[in-house]
Amino acid sequence: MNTQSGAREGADGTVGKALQIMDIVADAGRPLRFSELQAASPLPKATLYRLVQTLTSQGMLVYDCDRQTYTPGLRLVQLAHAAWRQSSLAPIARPHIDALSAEVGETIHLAQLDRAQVLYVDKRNAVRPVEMYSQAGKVGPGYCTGVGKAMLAHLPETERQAAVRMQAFYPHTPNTITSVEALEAELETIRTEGVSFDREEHEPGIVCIAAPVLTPGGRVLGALSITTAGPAGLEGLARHRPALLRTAGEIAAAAETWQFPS
Amino acid sequence: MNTQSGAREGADGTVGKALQIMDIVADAGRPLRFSELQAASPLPKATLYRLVQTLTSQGMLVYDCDRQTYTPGLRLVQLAHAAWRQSSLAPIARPHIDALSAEVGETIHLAQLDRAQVLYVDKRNAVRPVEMYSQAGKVGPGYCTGVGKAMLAHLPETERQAAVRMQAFYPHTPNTITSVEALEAELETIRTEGVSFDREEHEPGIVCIAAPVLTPGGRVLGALSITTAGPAGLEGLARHRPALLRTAGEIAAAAETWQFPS
DNA sequence: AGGTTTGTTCCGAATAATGGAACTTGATCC
DNA sequence: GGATCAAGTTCCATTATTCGGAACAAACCT
Repeated sequence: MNTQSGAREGADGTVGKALQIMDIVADAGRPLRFSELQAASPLPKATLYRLVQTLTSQGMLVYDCDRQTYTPGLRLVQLAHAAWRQSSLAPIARPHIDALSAEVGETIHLAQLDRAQVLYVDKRNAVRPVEMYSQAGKVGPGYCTGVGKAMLAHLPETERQAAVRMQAFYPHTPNTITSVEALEAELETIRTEGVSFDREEHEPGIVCIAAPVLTPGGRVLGALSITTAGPAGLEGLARHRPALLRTAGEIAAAAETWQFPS
Repeated sequence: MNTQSGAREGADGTVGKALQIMDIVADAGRPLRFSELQAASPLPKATLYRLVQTLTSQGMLVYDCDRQTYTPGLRLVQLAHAAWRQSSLAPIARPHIDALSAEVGETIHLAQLDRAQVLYVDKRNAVRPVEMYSQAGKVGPGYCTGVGKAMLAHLPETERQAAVRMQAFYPHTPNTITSVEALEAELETIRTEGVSFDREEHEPGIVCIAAPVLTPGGRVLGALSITTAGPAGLEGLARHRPALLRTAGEIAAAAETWQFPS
């Protein structure tokens, strides 16, 4: 049961439909029977059936013939490894995040924007480092997280408006921003301040400070956040502001330098 | 009827072609220009172009318009998160692997079979880590790794033969098995022994002991290995055999019990 | 048994993918 | 500057693929 149906644009062609099926299976979070899949998909039975067969033979879905259920296939894990390595900031940012983690001793998130949603691509726990896909790969809302707001704030005008309009504005807590106007005002503030705060807007008791990772040209690459618990934590986090901004700058610089050999 | 993953068949339909493109981009390991993609793909220019556009608009590829290059998209990371959580052994096996790791203090891998190849789905580093290739999400060869041979050995007859025939048999080291016959003989041995060894067959200086994770019915779920460095390490590893087999059994039991709520 | 739900196959119709060729764009080189 | 060449993009008639209603098979109740 998840989330705002989101703006998956008019699925183009067969490939779009196939990916739509993948989304359904992934969102379900459990093995799905064919009938359940059919209920969740607008596609007619026969069409869905053929598509699912194709995906299965391609290793994108796995079919458990005992239970007659479908789950996402391992081929995805393989592809995603490449995606994570290449087009996420995570590998570049890793050393800098490690350093920041050691310095502040709090939980750190690195996120990027994926179609108006926050996609966490790396995480460092206060206690011990985290294994790859257990946390990375999770998506979150853009309008009520520190990283989300930091990235939205620095998007170009038109993109930002489109992204803002796509937000769900579900009131997770009493502090959640629930209107386009309020969010735009907050984003304005964030642009002048340089950092954003999550003041228990997503989860009660959880606060964070976040900063965008920007190219010299001002393009948003991602965002970085330091999280802690308790409303009293905010002042403590403000203290980390210089370190956070410095690290975000370092990551931006590293990303800029980063060139693949040809 | 049979839905078990076959080979990388002649791409069925548009979806197959699209995924083939994804593979190319992922395998490249760096941003690709359109012309490079075209060179690596059998598809005609116009067809490829449309397909790539579709994939980009679907978030499966990311287009960097400054550099005119394509990289795998973040949507993959999101989908893979679901795949890893649901259809890999990793989440189920985690506590058992942690325990084994603490007990033996060496590098541990958990792998599954994906179209005759080894897919590493989890990894625990040794206290003093041995530097080597492999990470969660990475693929490796089946015929010259401990986990690969352990899984191949316990595949049903026909599937095993098909999988064995698909191996590359590239001689990574002087110890690499390089023929179907030799591999089949080794697999036979492994079936009677219950565990398999990698005697520097893949990387010089790296050895491991591996055991399959099997259902009570004998179906292969995955494999588990303990790795160490140096040819002298083999005897040391043999000492861990009971712990390895016990852990593999525990994981199998946990997987069997594991039922999704309905 | 009979009724009901779920999974699989068929096949004519129609849509969506195809790919050769023509057309931009923007470098590079007389 | 103008010619040359390659990379990237668009066009469009053809054809192969996909579509999906409906029939079929199989399991699953009571």
